[in-house]
Amino acid sequence: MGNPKQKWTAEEEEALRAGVAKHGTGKWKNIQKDPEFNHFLYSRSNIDLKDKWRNMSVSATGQGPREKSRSSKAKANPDAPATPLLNVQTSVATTPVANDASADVIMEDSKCLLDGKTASKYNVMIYDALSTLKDPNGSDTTAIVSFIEQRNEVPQNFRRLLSSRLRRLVAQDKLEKVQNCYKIKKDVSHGPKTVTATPKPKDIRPRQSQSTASYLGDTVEEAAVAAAYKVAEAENKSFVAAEAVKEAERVSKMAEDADSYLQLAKEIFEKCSRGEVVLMC
DNA sequence: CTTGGGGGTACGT
DNA sequence: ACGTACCCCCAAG
Repeated sequence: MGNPKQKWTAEEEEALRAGVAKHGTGKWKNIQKDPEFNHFLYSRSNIDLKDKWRNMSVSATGQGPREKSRSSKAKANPDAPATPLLNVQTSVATTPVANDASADVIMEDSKCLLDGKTASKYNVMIYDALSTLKDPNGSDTTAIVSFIEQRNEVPQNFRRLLSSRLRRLVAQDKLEKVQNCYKIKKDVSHGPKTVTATPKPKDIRPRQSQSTASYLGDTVEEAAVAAAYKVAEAENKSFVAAEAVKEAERVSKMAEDADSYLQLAKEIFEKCSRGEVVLMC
């Protein structure tokens, strides 16, 4: 209880970032032991590294966190955090409305599987609240809390729990935050410049493909549009599925299909980036 | 033993 | 009062 609370310095952050680039995410012990980084990280445990990376990922993913005081080193794009690996896929399978835990299964497929208990339960409540309130400007925390309180039994500190969870959902691209209001993100921007999907479940270095898509051919455009259309279609269907929450498994399958299309589009995109000719049937 | 996720608390605005 | 950053605890691999 009596912890001075040691703020992370820019050097430490840089060392951590470099360490992740070298060893990959998850190898916190290796990074901490590495003589090069140990110089900066000797006072941090591997757990600290993990926690810090989590925070950095959240800040990086949530585009436009209201933070300005958090060190001036705010790089334009500190790479895709490895935890939410699939968040790059133009918010593919973002389910627009309430549909229980399956929403998590869809989004967290790769390796960040939740316990499926507490967290998903809260997620369900949140989705339920947002989809019911249907506020075009989004609902603020208070509104969400009151809504959930009316329909569920919540602990005393629920507001804080909810706050954390909302932040996490925003970071995972599931929710959108405007001002202090949250709303379900269903805006499928099929802009070709965000097509940076990471195929491997565990990659060593986060790739940083810039928006090289500016000079893309029509083929890729079409592929992207087709994929986006498929995604939109899947979304629409998940809306219907939401009315019968029990049938969430179907939604999951459709999301997989949409993901396949995204993968296809990505392959084509990469081929085009290398100058190869891609024929479309 | 290491990692990942949940949760608590101090801090800043 | 609210949101954020740091830290601790516990479960799973």
